[in-house]
Amino acid sequence: MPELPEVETIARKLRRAISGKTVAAVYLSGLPLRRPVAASFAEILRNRRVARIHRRGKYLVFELQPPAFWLIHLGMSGRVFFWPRATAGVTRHTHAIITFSDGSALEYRDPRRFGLLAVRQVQHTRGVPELSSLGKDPLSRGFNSDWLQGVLRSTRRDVKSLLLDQTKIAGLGNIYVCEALFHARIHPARRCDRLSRQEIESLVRAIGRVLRRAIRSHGTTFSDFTASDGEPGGNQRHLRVFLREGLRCRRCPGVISRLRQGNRSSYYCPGCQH
DNA sequence: GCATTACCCTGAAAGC
DNA sequence: TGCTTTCAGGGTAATG
Repeated sequence: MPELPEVETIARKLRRAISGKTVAAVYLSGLPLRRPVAASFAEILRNRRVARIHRRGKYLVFELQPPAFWLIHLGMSGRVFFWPRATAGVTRHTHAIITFSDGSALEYRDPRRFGLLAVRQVQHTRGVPELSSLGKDPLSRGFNSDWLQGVLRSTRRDVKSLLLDQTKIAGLGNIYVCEALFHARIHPARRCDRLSRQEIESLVRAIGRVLRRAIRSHGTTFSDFTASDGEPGGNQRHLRVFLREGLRCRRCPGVISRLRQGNRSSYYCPGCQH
């Protein structure tokens, strides 16, 4: 499941691979993803140049010229592949192939079809509803203890559910929230408004550390994730709680537990997270 | 505003 | 072995 570090890894590789290229042709499978791909998608992309590529939350954002924003969200099982010489064939789960004028191509595959492909003809990301509703990026300068304290103090929700709320903090998913709470020694079911200043500071540090390390490792791969060049990530060796139910904690004599919050699993150590 | 539930979808794992 | 059932999860929408 691609979260911020996986999407950042892909964005960095695509920046080298397709910046400056012009879209020549667009193939679409016609199957709906999270939402149906708009009928105008191919037409808007064609003949536009990829001016910049960046990441916002879990979105890949392609800034086009003439102005338009092309978005890819990978959902649960979305993957992108860069093919230097249009050898991309349509597989069972290929939903789009964007071919560039130099013959290279970008393929989007997504077995579960929870992802998103969209394009918006606007001048600024403010006009892109998928992006303007996103909260603060946890790697941005403004993500600090003062800001997070303001957010946490105003709600009685579980800290786990708040950290997953993309309208508050954009980019965290289940893996890195579980890991960050472990490093900050905070139980996932703790109420936001009852966290101490010290715990909030610890949480901010933990989120930054966990994300930066995962980016250095090129993301976490269980089965699905590879970057656009097919390389898997290496961050799984750094995981302390995620998917480790029943195994020994690496920090105390306890055993990792799992708890269900909403419809998501939270992994934590009852011995060192309170 | 927030919690809960359901839904979208497929592949993997578990159960029979 | 082979079939059926269950589960996983990000985002969104409906409901309470």
